[in-house]
Amino acid sequence: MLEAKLSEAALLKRLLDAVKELVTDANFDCNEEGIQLQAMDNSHVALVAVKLEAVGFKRFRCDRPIPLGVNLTSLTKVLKCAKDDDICTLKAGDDADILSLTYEAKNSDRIAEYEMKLMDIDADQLGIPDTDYDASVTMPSAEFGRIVRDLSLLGESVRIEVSKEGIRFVSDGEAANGNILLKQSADASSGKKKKGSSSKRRGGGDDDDDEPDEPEEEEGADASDGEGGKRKIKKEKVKKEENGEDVEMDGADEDEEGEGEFKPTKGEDDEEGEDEDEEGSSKKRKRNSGKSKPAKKAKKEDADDDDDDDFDGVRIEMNQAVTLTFSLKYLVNFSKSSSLSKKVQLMMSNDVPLLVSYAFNQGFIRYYLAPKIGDD
Amino acid sequence: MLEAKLSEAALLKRLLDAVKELVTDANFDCNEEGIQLQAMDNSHVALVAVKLEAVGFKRFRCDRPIPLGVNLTSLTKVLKCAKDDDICTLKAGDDADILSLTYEAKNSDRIAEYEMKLMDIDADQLGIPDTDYDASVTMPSAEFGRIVRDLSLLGESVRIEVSKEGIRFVSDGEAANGNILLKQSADASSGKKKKGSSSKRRGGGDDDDDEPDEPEEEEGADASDGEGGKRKIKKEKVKKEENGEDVEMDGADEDEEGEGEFKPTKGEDDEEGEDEDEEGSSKKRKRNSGKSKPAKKAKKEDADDDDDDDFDGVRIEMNQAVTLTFSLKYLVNFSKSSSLSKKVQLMMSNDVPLLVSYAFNQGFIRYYLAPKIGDD
DNA sequence: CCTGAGATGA
DNA sequence: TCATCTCAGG
Repeated sequence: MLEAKLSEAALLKRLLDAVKELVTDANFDCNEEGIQLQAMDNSHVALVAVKLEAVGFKRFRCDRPIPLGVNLTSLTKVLKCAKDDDICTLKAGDDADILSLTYEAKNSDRIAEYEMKLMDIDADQLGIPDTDYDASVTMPSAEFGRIVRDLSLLGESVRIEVSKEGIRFVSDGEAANGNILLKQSADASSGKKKKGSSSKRRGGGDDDDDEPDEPEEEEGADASDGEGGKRKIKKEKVKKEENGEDVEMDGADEDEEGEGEFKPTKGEDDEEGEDEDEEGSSKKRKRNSGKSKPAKKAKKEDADDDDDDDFDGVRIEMNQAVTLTFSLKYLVNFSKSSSLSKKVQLMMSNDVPLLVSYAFNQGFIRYYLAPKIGDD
Repeated sequence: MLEAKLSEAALLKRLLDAVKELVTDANFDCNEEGIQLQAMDNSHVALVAVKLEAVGFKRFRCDRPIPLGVNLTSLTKVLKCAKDDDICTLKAGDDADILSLTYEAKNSDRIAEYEMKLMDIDADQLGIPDTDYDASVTMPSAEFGRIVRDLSLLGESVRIEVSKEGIRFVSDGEAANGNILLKQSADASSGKKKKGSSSKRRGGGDDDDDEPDEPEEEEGADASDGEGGKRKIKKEKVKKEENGEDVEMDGADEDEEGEGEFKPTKGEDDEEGEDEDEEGSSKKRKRNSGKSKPAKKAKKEDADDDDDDDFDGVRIEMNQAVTLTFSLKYLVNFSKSSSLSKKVQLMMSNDVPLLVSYAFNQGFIRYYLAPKIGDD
């Protein structure tokens, strides 16, 4: 039995906007931690991972883990029936054959209820290997979107070069070549670039959601994933959840690129598994106090960004220069998630999939994209 | 070696918006005076002439005349990659095989550089014959755009009738007929409506005739082009550059219309008698105007209009009534240049191509459109 | 509140 | 590929 009440239907709508282009059907894995979705696109070049923290819901209850097999096209249609500021409640029984969505106007004078059929989706519960990235770039999401859209006019792919100088996007097209350099903002360092040990992100561990609704965010729960995406760059290590079998992402054009893909963390099925390691303790969300600051001190309804850091420049943290080439088509699609956060974080290492991460109050959406091997 | 720095990329973007629909490839002729483009559309019904004065650039250097053969579709794509307020620098070597465009954010934290291949375009450097028009109408460009867009919903062509009463746009369509009358604004005359015998257009030799009517706007050359578009209506003379061989514009539908192309109006100057006086003097501002005054008292960045005259009504100056019919498709396209100037000037003589002129701080864009002969 | 751009559907 | 509708920005 799942029951999750979201204060803004807009959040779901925005999440789906980008995901539905990538995958047509996916499991929404619900458990006491919240709702997660992981799926690879049909060509196995890109992977998307979404997490909605239990604590971010106005109300959240999930008696036991349930995968909800959803056709994203249908869900998109149903979500179109919601107004952006409707309070949206998701409900599903333990048999998970029907997902009920209730939209309630803020003023309660309107209640709409939709039910959609669920399906069984073979759970390729992909584990996403932990990766320590060589370079992390945080920049305004609108700017990232603008750049990839611009370059997509000229060519098929973009070479992204991260160096101390800044981040450069280069595209060679038939008619014209283009290259855009974003210099690291002067005061970027001021932000919070704590690298270091902390950089590894821990899985979910969060709360026992007793008081889910109320965010006593203090505790790590939310903090863990929530912030995973943003503030602490992972100088040294970045880890993703490692449950799931290994993901094998094909190379953009060739598969040999394979090695680049996420290396494995075994242990699939338990999606919660992620936190086992350092996070194991996570449950005791307390520890992290590091960011005791409550989940972003209360969610801002506009969902722009999650983090308290409102620096809007370009911040680069890197161990070494990285240059990789990616398909612009995918990046343009990822950038549709810009409405979820004012900032986006790009994490790169040579021969490893790019991680494009948008963090928002209640969770995150992350995209992984295998590099093109030819580097052309 | 060309190097031209424009303070607002928006200017180029707007110029291209309209031109690219008319022509796919064109030479940007660069010389010490600035950058000019002249091209006829594929059907030879319309001609477009653009001039960007050297003085209007933030920086301009052109060692020797170079024609840059540009594919406008490619250039449009590249320009889409610029933000409107980017500082845009054009560069080309003497071999003119590559055009480099650099976009620099006002805050300099972003630098984008694009290079596009140039091509050799057989220079049909068209000379545009000088014409003295029988009627000149200056009106808000937004209004003109609105009218032609509206009428294009009803029919294919519009009959434009200019008389003392005002200017009337008439369209007969299958489903409906429409006609819009714009009366001359009450105080329009205040502007400058000089008429005069001078109204006859003359072919090339213009300028020196200072005495003829008033308008010896100094020698035709510069004056004509630079400010020709706006303030002084060309009752008497409008001169365009007369280099190049003469343009031969085909009739809109038939070619026999050929003679219709810029030929002179025989000077029926009857009605003008009224005000030539005041204007005569106006012309006097002679030569200085050419470009002595820095592009219109310093460029206003918003590029709305160029002239010092901020009268926003309809002003008509004419020697005789004129009625001509034009293809709305072209006029609608021309009106895309409305963003370049708050005003547009229409110049007409019977059986001669219509001149639609938008003047802005740094230059102008002019369109010539052959009338439909049937007058239907 | 209006205008322009982007996305979606025919 | 073009036109219509929706969303975002000024």
